[in-house]
Parts: sequence; structure tokens; C-alpha cells
Amino acid sequence: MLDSHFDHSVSESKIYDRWEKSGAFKPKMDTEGAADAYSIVIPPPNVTGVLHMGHALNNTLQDVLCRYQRMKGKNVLWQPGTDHAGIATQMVVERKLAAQQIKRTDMGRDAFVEKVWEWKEESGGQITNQLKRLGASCDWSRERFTLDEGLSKAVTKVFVDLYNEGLIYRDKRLVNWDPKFQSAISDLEVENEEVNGHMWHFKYPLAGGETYTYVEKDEDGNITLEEERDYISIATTRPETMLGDGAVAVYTKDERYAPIVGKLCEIPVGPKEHRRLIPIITDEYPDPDFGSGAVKITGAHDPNDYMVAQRNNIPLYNLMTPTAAMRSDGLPYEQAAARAKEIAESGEFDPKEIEEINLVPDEYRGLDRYDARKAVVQAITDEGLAVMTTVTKTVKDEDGNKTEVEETVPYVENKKIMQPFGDRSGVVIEPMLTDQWYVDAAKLAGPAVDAVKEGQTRFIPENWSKTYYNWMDDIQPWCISRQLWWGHRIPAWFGPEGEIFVGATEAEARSKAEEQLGAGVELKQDEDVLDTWFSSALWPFSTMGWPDKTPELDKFYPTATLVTGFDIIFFWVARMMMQGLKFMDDVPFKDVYIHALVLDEDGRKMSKSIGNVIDPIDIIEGCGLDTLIEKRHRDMKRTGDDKKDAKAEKAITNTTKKQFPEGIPACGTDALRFTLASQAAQGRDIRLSMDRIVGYRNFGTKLWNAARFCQMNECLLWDQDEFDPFSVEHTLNKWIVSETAKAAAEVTKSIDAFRFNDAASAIYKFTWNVFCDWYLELMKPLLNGDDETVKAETRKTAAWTLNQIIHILHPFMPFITEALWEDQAEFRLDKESMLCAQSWPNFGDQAASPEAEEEIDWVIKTITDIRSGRADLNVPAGAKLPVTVINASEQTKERVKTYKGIIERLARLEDLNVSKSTPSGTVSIVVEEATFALEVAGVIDLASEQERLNKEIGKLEKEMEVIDKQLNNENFVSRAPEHVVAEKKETKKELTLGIEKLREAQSTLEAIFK
RNA sequence: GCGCGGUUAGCUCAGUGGUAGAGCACUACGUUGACAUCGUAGGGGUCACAAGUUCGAACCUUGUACCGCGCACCA
Repeated sequence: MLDSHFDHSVSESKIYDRWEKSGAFKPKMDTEGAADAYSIVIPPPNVTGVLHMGHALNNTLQDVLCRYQRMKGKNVLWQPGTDHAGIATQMVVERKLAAQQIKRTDMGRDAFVEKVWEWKEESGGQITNQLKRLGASCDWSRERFTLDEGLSKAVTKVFVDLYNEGLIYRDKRLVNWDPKFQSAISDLEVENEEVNGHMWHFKYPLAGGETYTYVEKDEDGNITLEEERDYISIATTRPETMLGDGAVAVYTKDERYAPIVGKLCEIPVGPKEHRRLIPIITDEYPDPDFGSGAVKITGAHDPNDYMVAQRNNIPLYNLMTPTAAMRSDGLPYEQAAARAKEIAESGEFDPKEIEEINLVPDEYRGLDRYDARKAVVQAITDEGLAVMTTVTKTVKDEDGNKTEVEETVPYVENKKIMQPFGDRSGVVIEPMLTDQWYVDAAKLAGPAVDAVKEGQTRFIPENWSKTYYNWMDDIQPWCISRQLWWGHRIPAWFGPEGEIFVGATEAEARSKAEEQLGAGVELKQDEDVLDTWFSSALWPFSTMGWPDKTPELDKFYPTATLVTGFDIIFFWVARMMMQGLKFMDDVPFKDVYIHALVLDEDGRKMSKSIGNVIDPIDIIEGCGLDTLIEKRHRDMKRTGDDKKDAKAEKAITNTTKKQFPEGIPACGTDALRFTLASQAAQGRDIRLSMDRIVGYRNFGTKLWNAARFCQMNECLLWDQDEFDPFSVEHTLNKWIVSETAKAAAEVTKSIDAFRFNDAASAIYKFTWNVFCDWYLELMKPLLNGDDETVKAETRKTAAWTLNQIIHILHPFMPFITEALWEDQAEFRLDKESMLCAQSWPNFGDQAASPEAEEEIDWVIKTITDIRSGRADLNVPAGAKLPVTVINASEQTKERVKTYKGIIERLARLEDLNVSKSTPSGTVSIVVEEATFALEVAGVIDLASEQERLNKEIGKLEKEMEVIDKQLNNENFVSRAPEHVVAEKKETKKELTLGIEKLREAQSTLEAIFK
């Protein structure tokens, strides 16, 4: 006998173990010509990762697909694993070492990498265990890690091959430099954020004290300002970069500055006697309507300036160190500035030499970039070269009297500016000129775009392909080198003069080098490692053993479906497409299902700093309010400022209390999964609602109790039984078989179309609103009756239906359904069999029974209408009313006879009989052509019965009005499709009949009370 | 600025041209031997707004407003 509830806390892990032990999640590799393959590679979570709601959704959907396909008989591979997450992992381990006062640089590369591996073995991959708790049916025996030997071999081969083809190259360009990690990062790892900034305005004096007439005109050409100037006005948000200016640029056709183009001006910083002179040039880039229309060009520290500098052969002076402090190497400022002056005057220079020149004045050397900014602003202002403005200030004297004074202050605009941040480090990214490795992504993108255009790979929902195209069409070279220690070391070696030799091994590189440079040449391997995404891009085939030819690749590549979030389209999907097509000559997946973001109930992103993160495990296990608050405080990002942190903690406490006044109730994995699936409507984000999760937990309990009821009533199906659901006799049983087939078809159709929400809702409705609410209720009178044949058939049918339900529900709620399957083990020949390995229900048309559906629909409608009438009349729920059916057709008479017991029981009636005349003292419930006359005990409340009848009539009349309007419309009748018009006419007939019956009832009622 | 999405019941959301739906919440009644994590019945919506297409629009078109989210931006 089943308990009254499913205890997920006890059962889930046991069930998971059985699944895994049975090998049910392993694809079959041996049998020749085995079933069709279906494969999914997991989007590898970071090895540092901890399960969050996004993972929960992502993996629930993958698991639904995999379990479903497995049940459909496909040979399923769900390939799991993690990636090595270069920056994140290195950060975690560095932080750990820092706690012991150890620095990475002190211990050296090899020792550090060893430490990271140690950490990985101990604490890495926590997330894989959490995925198991989610029920993920991955083949864990095939788990891979991007730094595994085989996958590393793939990475090396891809690098070498692309290099040899010229698709990977080394280049000095402006990169996004993360000063915290002291590494380059790719464009995608930079988040641009709007912050409060300032814009300063400075005067760059013309060389030799020259002057010119500065003229401003309005739209009509009238002069609005005319003055003699000995300077050009420049605006900047980053004054510290002035030190590296190579030019001032104005718009090509800007008349205001035409007189001084080609002349030199002075950068107003640094020792006066060594002021640097830079040329005033023209370029298309400056916007004459913005600011003064003149832009300083710092090619080595700004992407736009970089392009201007490239076009105009302006030197790129680097000012900063890898930590974004001002450089302190090289010659003293005096000499550096002197050389820069020569360059400015001659316009001739050697880029190599430029690298060496440090133009940071001695007093700023070694300063952090922000300290340098302050110092520069101060110095310029002190010298009177800041553009000034007048402000009115209110000052108080000693007695508190206020007076207004005018003051001249530097003109500094408060301004929202876009600033780049490292997505991992959170620090401001510094554009820096460095040597890095690049993939020529544009060349690889072509085939990847075509594959989507031609439909070899399909995005679901389709509109994401637009996002994919947008990015691909404007793709930039992909910077793949990282100045880290944790990752795939770049297989490139440098000769004494920086010659580059790329090879799969050092020996290979060496032989190339020696061919060119002679035996015994000294080689040094590149210190850098590759971007983690470089290895992830190979995931769909590297996990299957590529570059070797393996049976896995044969069977499972290309994979069937990739399930992922839209935020990863660029990072991963696009790059897998490029590499897959390049190296496997085929797309990596046929379908890309892009799912939504999981937000909190108020539609906000879950964020540790807001403190609204919900841990999937907490939903599964439950979590008390205090623990939850504690956890959220712990995860909060701390500023180090105690006051601020305390305030943030309090905010989090309040949010949490509001969200979960009583903590999170334990709901189990199935409820969480079902919620996520049922909310996974295409093209819409998921606001996670606790109420819904609880609702789906209740759904599990409902199913559990239905099973319990079946068990109590000996609704059992033995393997040996030769039960054929399609030849049942009783209409009720025919009906439920027909409904079951419909539900199964609906769920199948929906999963195939990636409409997870529709699939979930179909099985939910069938289980609860059809099977539990009606079939089980309608069958009770049959089980209490004395027709043994009917009883036996009904028991088998109930057991069969329940069995179908757990099959269909299994992909969504794997644990509770498996538990119910297990409970039936004694009736099976194979006691060890598991639901996850059973076949997916597919009945075709043989189960359909329209007659049974019509008949049972009538029964349901009859019961519902009578119940409704009783409630309107406030008939006590327990009271059993005698009832007479009048005006019944032959068919209705027959049905009344057949379902007498059922209707009596469910509508709380007695003595259901058919008559020609209305007995006195009754109220009338109209069901189609017939009227059910209920004998209400005692005196009928005339008023309430009149009210009820009026309400009923009103309802029908309102509908009638709408239909009449349509049917009286010539256009409708002549233009609408025939079947629609016919339907309306039919409805009108029914409505007319209904109203007629109700009016009859009214007059009968009045007659009684006369 | 460009692109994508959203706006439907108190809340969370379904709904691809033919009488507006679900769950939760709410109201009333109810322990009838599967289930109170339940049952029965009920109340509640000008489908953001405007115009258009259509016999007919929540749905198609155009525009407006507001809210998200990407991408690119101006020194």
C-alpha cells in the first residue's frame, strides 16, 4: 500500500542510483544498424560552477528531450562535461592561495597549475552532482573536461591547422585589457555599462604662440562668435591619456579650424620646458557638432583613436603597464619627449621604437591611472589651461547670512559615459596595444551563416537566427590568447628574433625552426594560453574523440539538438558552427533551441547583489527563512565598506522576507522540473513563481493518490494479462482510452515542436481534469455495482490509463513516475524493469471513439449542470434530491438508464426516473432537449429559483444576440466559410431550445405559486 | 541610434482569424473511505491605445505609449 504522499527526499537519490547502475543512460554502441541516433551535448558548465536556475531550466529541457527520445526507441547520447573556465578557475585558486598569503607568481607556473588541478579534483565539478539531483540522464561514464588529454589534442590540432592555413595569426592590435587579470579578453567578455563620468575641457595652445580667428556661425550662416584664439579647445573624459596624444583631429570640412590644420599644438601637461607638440590633422571621424569639434588622438588607448591614428600614420604611444598604472620604464621623460618632438615634426618613425618610448612625465610615473587623472587635471587647471566657466554659489558667513557669489571654475560636465568592464573581474577595461593571437573569424563565418540560411541548422524560435546573422555579418577578429596559466598552452615557439614556429609538439616546431635557423636554435614556447571558448567551440566533436575517427562520431555527429540560452549564441553557438563546419565538414547540430532567462517573480534578473537568487536545490529540499537570509548575505558582493555592506545586507533581508515569509517549502525535483517546463513558452522569459511550484508539487501528490486509489481498488495490470485497451466494451472505458490517446498525441506533438509548456499542460490537464476528476469518479459506481465483467474491465482500464500517464509524464517528472512504476514491480515478469526504459505511448487512430466521447461528455455536462443548479439554489451539499427527467429524447432516456447510478452519485440525486409530466414542487435544470426536475424538499424558494432561471436565460440570450447579429449580416452569411455559418446556425438552434425550456420552467414555477 | 521581445483576470502566464483560458489568489459550501498538498460551485478581463485590413481581430498591417533585453555609440 502506498503512503499518502511521495517522499521525494528519500526516494530521489535511490531512484537515480538505480537508473545509473542499470546503464539506462548509456547509448548502445555495439549493435549494428541499431536504432536511430539522437544526441545532445551539454553546454558545459564551468568547472567552478554551482547550479543556478538557468542550469536547472537548461538541463530540465535537455532531459525531457533525452528521456522522451529514449522512450521513443532512439539510441540516445547525452554527452556531459565541464569546461576549465580559464579566468574563473584561476581566480578561485588564486583567492584561496591569497588566504594563505601565497601569490601565484611566487610559486611559479608549474606549481600553480598543479594546485589548480588539485582544486579541480577536490572541489571542481560540484555542478555535475547537482545535475544528477535534477535527474539529468546524461551518460556520466563519458563525462569530459576541456583540459582532458583527448580534448587538448583536438585543441592543438585545430590551432595548428588553422595557423597553417593562415586562419590564425599573430598581430599587434588594440585589445581589451583586463588590468585585474592582466590578460587580454575578447570583445564578448566586455560589458559596456553607463556610468557617471565627467568631461573636461582643455586648451591646447598653438605652437609658437600663433593665433587665428575662430568663427562660429549659426544655421543661416550668421556669425555668432568671432574671436582671436591662441589655442584649440579639446574635450576629454580621460585626461590621463593626454600624455599619449599623437595628434588633434578635426572634421575634414570644419571651417572653424581650417586656418590651423597642419600646424602644431601643445599638449598642456608635463614640464613646461618639454611640452610635446602634436599636429592638427583632419579626419572623417570627428563630429563637428559635438563638443568643440576637435578630438585628441590617443591611438594606443582608445579604439576610435586607434583607427584615426592608423589612417593618418600617427604614432601609438603606450602609457600604461599591465596593471593599468602609468609606465615607469624607459628613458627619462625629458629625453623621451625630445624624441617625440622630432617624430611629430618629421612625421617619420619606426613603430618598434614607439613601443619603447615612455611619455609619462617623471612625476606621474608609477601612478594608478585614476590618480594620474586627478594629477593631470589639477596641473592643467593650475596652469590656467582649463576652459573656465562662471557659476553662482551661495555662501554663508559666520552669522549664517547667505550671499550669492560668482565664481569662475573649470568647465567640467557631468555626463553619463559608456565604460567597458571585464565581465569576470568587474574592473574597467583598458584598451591596450599588445601582441595577441587572432582567429580570422570572418573567413570561418561564411559557411556558418550559409548553414543556417540553407536550413541545415535551425534556430527555435526562428527569430534568433537574426541575432546570429547580425553578429556574424559584422564579425571581428577573435582574440584567442590569454595571459593566464590555466588553460591550453599555445603550441607556438619563438626563435631568438621572435620568429614564430607552430607545431603540435615542441619537436615539430623545432624541426621547422632548425630547417630555417639551423640546428640547436634556442626556442621558447609562447607563455600564453587559449581562450576557454576556443576549446568549447570543439565540444560537439572533441568529446566524441576527434581528431581520431571514432564510432561515436560516426553515430552521433552532427548532434540532434543544442539547448542553450540566448546569451551564449555568440560565445558558443556561432563558434561551434564555425569550427564544426571547418573540421567536421558538417554542422554541429540540426536544431538550436534557445530558451528563456529565468527571472524572479518581479521580472528581475537573479543577482547576488540584489539578493533575489533562488537556488534550485533549495526548492528541491526546502530552506528555512533564516538559512536563506544567511546564504544570501554570504553570496552578496561586498564593497569592503562596513556601512554600505550592512545596508545592502538589510535590503537583502527585506527582499527575502517579502519573497518568502516562511522560507521555501520543500517541493522536490519533479515539481521544479515541471514548473520550468510548463513555463518554458517560446520567446518569453520565465518569472519563477513559488505558487506555481507548490501547485505542481500538489499535482504530483494528486497523481500519487490516484495511483493509491487504483491500488486500493485492485486496479492492476499483470504482464500476463492479455488486456487490449482497444477492445474494451463499456463506454466509459472506451472514452478514457480515447482520451488517453488524444493526450499522448498532444504531448508528442508538442515536444516534437519544442513546445514544452503545451506538452506539460496537456498531460497536467489529462491527469487531473480528465482522469482524476472524471474517470475515477465515474468509475466508482461501476466498481460498487454488481456487473463483474464491467468491474473487471474497468479495473484493467484504470490500471492501463494510469500506466500511460506515468509513461507520458516521465520525461517531466521522472522520479515520482519511476516510483509508481516500481510500486507495480510485483505484477511484472521483469521485476527490475524501469520506466525510463519503457516505450513511449503511440496509439494512432485505433483508440479514437467519438461516440463514447459524445456520450460521456453528455454525462459530464448533465452532472455539472445539476450541481451548478443546486449550488445556485443553496441546496445543502449533502441533500439527496429525487429527480424526474421530462421531455427526454429516446437517446437521453437510454442514457439516463445507463448512467443512473453514476449521475445519482455524482450529482447527489436519488430515484432518477423518466416521466412525461413535471411533478409539482420541482426546479428545472435544462440539459439540451431534456429537463431534469429536481424535487427540492420542503418549500421552494420562489425568489431564488426565479433569479436562477433569469440568470440562465440572460446568459443564453446574450449569446443569442451575438449570433443573431452575425446571422443577420448578409456579408457574414455569404462570405464566411460554410462550416462556420452552419455551426452558428446549429448553436442558434440549441440556444433557442434552451431558452424555450427555461421559459417553460418559469411558467411551471409560476403556476405552482399561483 | 539599430535590432529583438513584451503589454490578456488581483498575481504568474497560455492563447496563429470564428462566443476570452489555466494555475495561484479570492468568495460560498463541503471530510461523500484516493487525495484538505483535496472536492463542488462561483465572482473577476473594453485582451495597453489608435487607425486600418476583414463578414468577423487578443490574433494580421501601420502608428503611438510604456516596460524589458541585446548591439553599437560621440571625444
